[in-house]
Amino acid sequence: MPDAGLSKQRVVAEAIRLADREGVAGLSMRRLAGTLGAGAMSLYHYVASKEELLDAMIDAVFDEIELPAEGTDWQSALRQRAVSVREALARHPWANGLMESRTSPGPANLRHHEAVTACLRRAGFSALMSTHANWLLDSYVYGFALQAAGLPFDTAAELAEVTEDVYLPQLPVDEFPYLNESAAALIAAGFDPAEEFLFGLDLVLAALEPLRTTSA
Amino acid sequence: MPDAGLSKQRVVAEAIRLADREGVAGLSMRRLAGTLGAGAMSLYHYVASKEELLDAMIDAVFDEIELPAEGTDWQSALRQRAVSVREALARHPWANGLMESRTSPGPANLRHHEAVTACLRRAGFSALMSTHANWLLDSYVYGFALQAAGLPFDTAAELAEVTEDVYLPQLPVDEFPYLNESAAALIAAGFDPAEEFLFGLDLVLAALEPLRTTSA
DNA sequence: TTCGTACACCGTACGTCGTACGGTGTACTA
DNA sequence: TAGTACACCGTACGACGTACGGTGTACGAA
Repeated sequence: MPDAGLSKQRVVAEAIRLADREGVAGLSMRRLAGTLGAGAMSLYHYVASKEELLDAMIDAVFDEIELPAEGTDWQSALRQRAVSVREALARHPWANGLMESRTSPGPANLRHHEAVTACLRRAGFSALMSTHANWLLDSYVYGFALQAAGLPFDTAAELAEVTEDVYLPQLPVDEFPYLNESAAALIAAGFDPAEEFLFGLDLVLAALEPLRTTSA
Repeated sequence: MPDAGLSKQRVVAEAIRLADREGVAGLSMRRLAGTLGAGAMSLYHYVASKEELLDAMIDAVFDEIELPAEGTDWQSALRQRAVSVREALARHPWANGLMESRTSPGPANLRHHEAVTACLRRAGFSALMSTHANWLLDSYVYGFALQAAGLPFDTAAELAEVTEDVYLPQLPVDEFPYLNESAAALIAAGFDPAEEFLFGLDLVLAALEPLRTTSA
């Protein structure tokens, strides 16, 4: 319970820790103040409102993400960045759900968009094609994280357990033959979110390759 | 203000209308009951809790989505379904944010997964590859909808206005040269979410094509 | 006709939320 | 020593989800 002076940084950092531990629903100004050893209203000297706090939390998450490296080829650079985004969203599952409501991007977010766009342009994508590629890549990354956040298991062992105990009983074989087959295949093969992520990511990156206009 | 008898259907339908109009944050049991001409506690005869109501709302949204057609080739069928999902999520932007917290899929959701998996299997994808394809496609669709939900504009004209009045003033040209270029290109080309969606979708579908094992 | 029961509905109350408002103490400058 | 600025907080208000214990009407059985 450290209480050596508050600051916006400390407030935001503790809010993220709290949200990681208890989910966004468990993040209240009173509870947050409690873990900081302060009164609820003290927080309002550092954030104008809870909305602003949430914005700051999101941007802090963006700040954890690696920017695409400048020296390497575009695919490696963007692949590394996408992996880094996924890891950050896996660490902070609540961040995904917040993105829908939060409309104005923070500075770290902007920095990232700029860096990714720069990478694409330098790789020879046109300005318009860079926009398309950006949408495609971000859609995949955020969508994957969103789906992964909804999964009630983290390891392959838990997957097998949950599938057998919860899912399969709800899936009569005659009504859902394919889902049953899928579930079996999935358990047999094991399932690692990080690996699953790479499958789609590499496929998308490869599909973008021919769209570069090498002339530019 | 029709009040000819409540029912779970009516409660859920009105909840969706309310959420569409005011966002999830504006959906409270009291307000919902109000628009139904009922007392707040009456709703609890049809839903066990607000959580259950939200689950039911999500599943009702899934019920609006077209299943993949069985007669046509797999790409057309899944393309049409993906478009239908995007449209549904554009009609109900709140649905996306809810998916993170909602862990157990409803019946309509299951029906969709089964139908899509069936389509992939019949097209010659292996059971494991179908799972990969499912993750990839759903990630793209949900992620796209999530990004689109965060946009503060709906038409190309609004885009131009918002960009010039809000975004560009925050983006000094020397710090964000590429974002400025992108913004200009985007305004010049116009922007239609439905079109942008098709770009990535068709690219992903094409990239999946060679992964079919024609023998199966 | 009367009664018992079931059902649909709701009034009130509790604890929690975000936060407006108006403090209070300490630190520092003049 | 007085004045001012800052960091912090106690209290209160309206709204939230919902537990609890009603109340009225409909209807089958006697």
